[in-house]
Amino acid sequence: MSWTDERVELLKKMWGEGQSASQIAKELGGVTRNAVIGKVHRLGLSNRATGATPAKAEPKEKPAPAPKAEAKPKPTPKTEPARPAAAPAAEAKPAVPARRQIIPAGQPLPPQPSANEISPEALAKVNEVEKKAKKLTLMELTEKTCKWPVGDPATEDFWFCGLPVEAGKPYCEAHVGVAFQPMSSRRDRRR
DNA sequence: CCCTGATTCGC
DNA sequence: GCGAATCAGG
Repeated sequence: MSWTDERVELLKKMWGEGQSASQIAKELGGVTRNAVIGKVHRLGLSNRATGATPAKAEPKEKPAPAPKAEAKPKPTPKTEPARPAAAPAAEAKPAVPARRQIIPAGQPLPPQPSANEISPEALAKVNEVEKKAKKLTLMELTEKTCKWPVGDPATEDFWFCGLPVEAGKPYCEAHVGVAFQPMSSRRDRRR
């Protein structure tokens, strides 16, 4: 595979949207995340606060450019093979018993955030994150997608966060924040 | 262990 | 220019 104009464009677009190199690579197909990263660097566009970077350059945060509702003009031949929607198990506690692999998603677990005493900060973060949520359906969830449900399951307005999970956990960082409240989350000065 | 991006360096 | 291997961090 070579870096055709189109591919480079998609690369730029996705990178700009904050997609991870691996996601981009998967999307492009035929390349590894290393290739993507290498290309990104060669193209000069690199920095973008994420994961692990020695240079913590994060001058300006981009609130929200103008993400439109996603149209997929992609002639991409390979689409993710729909995962078998097995859905037997159903955890009872959000304890993180999930070994690895097989995380059907019978009925995911999360205790919807009510008007609890959760860190207002965490909640704010969640609300902010929900805008970026990938809005996945039950069958689209994987071991690596946040399984935090949003909306009313009884309506059309229901979906799962779907953002990258916090290694090992069932939710993305933001949702882990409100899902696993140690105990009384008062005003601790821990940060 | 999972993931992230950054760098190096042979091709 | 390319990207696997490696590195460094979360």
